Formats: sequence, C-alpha cells, structure tokens
Amino acid sequence: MGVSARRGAPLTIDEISAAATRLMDEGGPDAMSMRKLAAELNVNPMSLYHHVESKEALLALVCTTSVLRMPLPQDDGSPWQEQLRAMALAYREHARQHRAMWAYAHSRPELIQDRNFPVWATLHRILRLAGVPEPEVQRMGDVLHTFVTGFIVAETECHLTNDPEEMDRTFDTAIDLIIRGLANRQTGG
Amino acid sequence: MGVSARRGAPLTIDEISAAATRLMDEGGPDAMSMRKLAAELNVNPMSLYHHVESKEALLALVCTTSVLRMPLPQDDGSPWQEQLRAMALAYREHARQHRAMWAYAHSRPELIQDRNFPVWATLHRILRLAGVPEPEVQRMGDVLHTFVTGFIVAETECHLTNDPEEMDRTFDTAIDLIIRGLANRQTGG
DNA sequence: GTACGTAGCCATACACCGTATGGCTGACGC
DNA sequence: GCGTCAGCCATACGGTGTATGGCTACGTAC
Repeated sequence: MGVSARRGAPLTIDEISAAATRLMDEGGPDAMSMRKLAAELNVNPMSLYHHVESKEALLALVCTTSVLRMPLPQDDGSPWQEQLRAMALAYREHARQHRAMWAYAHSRPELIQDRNFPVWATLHRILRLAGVPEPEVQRMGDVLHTFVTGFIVAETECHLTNDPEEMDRTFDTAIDLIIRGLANRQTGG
Repeated sequence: MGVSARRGAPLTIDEISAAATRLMDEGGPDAMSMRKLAAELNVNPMSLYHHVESKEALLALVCTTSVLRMPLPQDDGSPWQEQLRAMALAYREHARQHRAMWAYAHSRPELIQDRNFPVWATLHRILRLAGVPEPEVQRMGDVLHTFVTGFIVAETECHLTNDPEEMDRTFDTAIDLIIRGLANRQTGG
C-alpha cells in the first residue's frame, strides 16, 4: 500500500530510529535534520512524519531506546563499592558512545525525570546495600545520579584534561569521594 | 559615521550583549536569534555583524561576561565547610538566574575548560584550606566542579523534585556528601 | 574646500531548517 | 466494483545564520 517510489520496502520505525541515532552520534541534534535523515533513507522528508510525530518525538525515542539498551550491573554479591563503580563505568561507556545524545537528553527534563528506567532500581538497590536507610534512598540516589552525570558530561564534553591517564585518575578520585562520603554517613563531619 | 537610520545612537557591544542575555534567559539559544535580537534593538540584522563575528561568538561573550559577574565567597576566616557551601550556593543562584545559559555553556568546552576564571582560584583556595595536598588540588577541584555543576544543572533543568523544601534537603544531602568525602580522605574506606 | 578612507549600517540573496496541507497510489475488506 | 486507509510525496510557508556588496556620513590630509 503505497510503498516508496525510490525504495523497495516500506519504512520502519526501527530503521528511522537507527539512522537518526547515527546522525545524532555524528553531529548532534543540529546535524540530525529531518531532511538529512530522509536523504539517508532515500525517502521524501515528509514520509518520516508518517512514522514519527515530530523531530522532538523522534529524538526522545532515540534517547530512551538507547538508555534502555545500556547494560547495568547485576547483584553478583560483590561489595557495594564495586557495584557502584561498575555502574558508573557503565554510564561512562554509554556516554562515550553517544556523547551528543547525553548532552541533548539533559535538556529534556521529561526524559530524565522518569524514575521508571531500570537505572534507578539498580542504583537504589546498591544504595540499600551500602546501608542507606530507606527514607533517604531516593534522595541519595538523586544526588549520586547528578554527581555521576555531571562528571561524565564534563568528561565527554571535554571540560577536563585531555590526558587519558590523568582522566582515569580523576575518575577514580570522583568515585572514591562518593564512596567515602557514603561510607562515613555516621562517623563523618 | 553612518548611524542607524532607525535609531539616534550607534549600536554598542554592551547593548547587544545585554539584549542577547535577556533573549537567552527567556528562551535559550534558539530564541536568541540574530533576527529577533536585531528587531529588539531596532536595527537591521546584518548591523549586528559589525560588532560581533557570529552568533556563536556573541553567545560566548554573553556566557563569559555573566560568569565573571558571579559573586564569589571571599576568605572570611570561616571553616572550609562553610565556604564550600557558600560557593555552591553562589553557583546555584547564578544558574537560577541564567538557566539556559548554563545548559548552553556546557556544550561549549572552550568556555568551561579555561581555568583562568576566578572561580577556580577560589575553589582551589578552599580545597587547600580543607587540607587537600597540593598535587591533588587541581584534580579534586575538577571533580568537585563536575559534581556541583551536575547537581545544579539537574536542579535548574528540573530533573529532580518540584517541591522546593525537598529540593533544599537534596541540596544539603549533596553538599554533606562532598564534605564528608573530603573530610575523611585519610580515615575513610 | 575637497578628496579619500573608513566605521557603521542595511538590502538582497542563498541555503538550510521543521512541518502544514493536500493529493496520489495501491493494497485490502466487502 | 467500491470505499477505506496506510504509505508516500510535491509544494509551500515562515523561520534560521550569514555572504556579498553597496550606501552614508564622519575624520583627516592636503
């Protein structure tokens, strides 16, 4: 029923999403233009709008599907410090593969505010493991998330050193600071 | 020599910068279009380019002048914990007044990477006061900056709670976590 | 006074953007 | 055969940043 004149098969949302992700990764939201995307898919720009409500909606889709694919550390019985570090590293790796997407997602509150993403369950689990009392889990989770996110955005946006070794040391310093802050909730000043 | 036909006085860079800041605060970098800016100043769009190299350069100017105006805590002899908190609050206040600018600045590495901004001297001073050994001051400063920035971006971009009281509690949790992490550099795990 | 350089300004134009509108085509149910 | 509708697309509108080149009026030199 009305397949594209220039293509054999009809468009699919997955195809669109994949191409959009590529354009996004290559040049950010400005480079991901509906026209370029259509050209890439060998389709008229307006055809995209049969599968997607708007550019904004498409970018939201791209962000959420990507986040949902991010691997998270399972509870393997290792100490919470290890698991926390592993989770931060997962974030870091994901951000490195999708720098522009990260920056963009943070300008869209509704994409971040949603606490139903599995990320949050994992983070809260680790915090309970670290002995954070229940009424503080949500708040502490929010704080840690902003810290790790802030660090990783800074790293991927090149606000810090360019030396990879020094960068790793800085990452360790960051995680250690968080871990010490968490570990000394009772004793600390 | 060639004053605008529609205005009495010639344009000034300060005037342009001020209007650009206003547009930026109101609707972010997209709303700050050269055409709207020109209309606001009752001038032809192209006239702006006699005072400014490009939109990008103008936004860079807007960001840096604004950051330089941000008030910073002086060393009043109070404990480093107090001064650190005061500095975070200064950031917070500034971000609240210029949300969009903050988000934008963080997509422009060269605006953040410059360690000559007075912000850094103040931060490093406080860290020395907290007993951070000299070789770690720079690194720890970078880490703290990413943490505080991450938190404040999250707050101003509404990634967290909407309840102001809960927001203040979350802010305290964040600062306390940092302070504990710093205070227990030797003893902590 | 008059010629020239030039700072400041602006009209026009180009290439790009997102998308509203409305019409085409061809598969499907009846 | 006929209606419906999914999929696609041509056209057009109003927006963007800015390259180009020309206008005006002032400051200076002669």
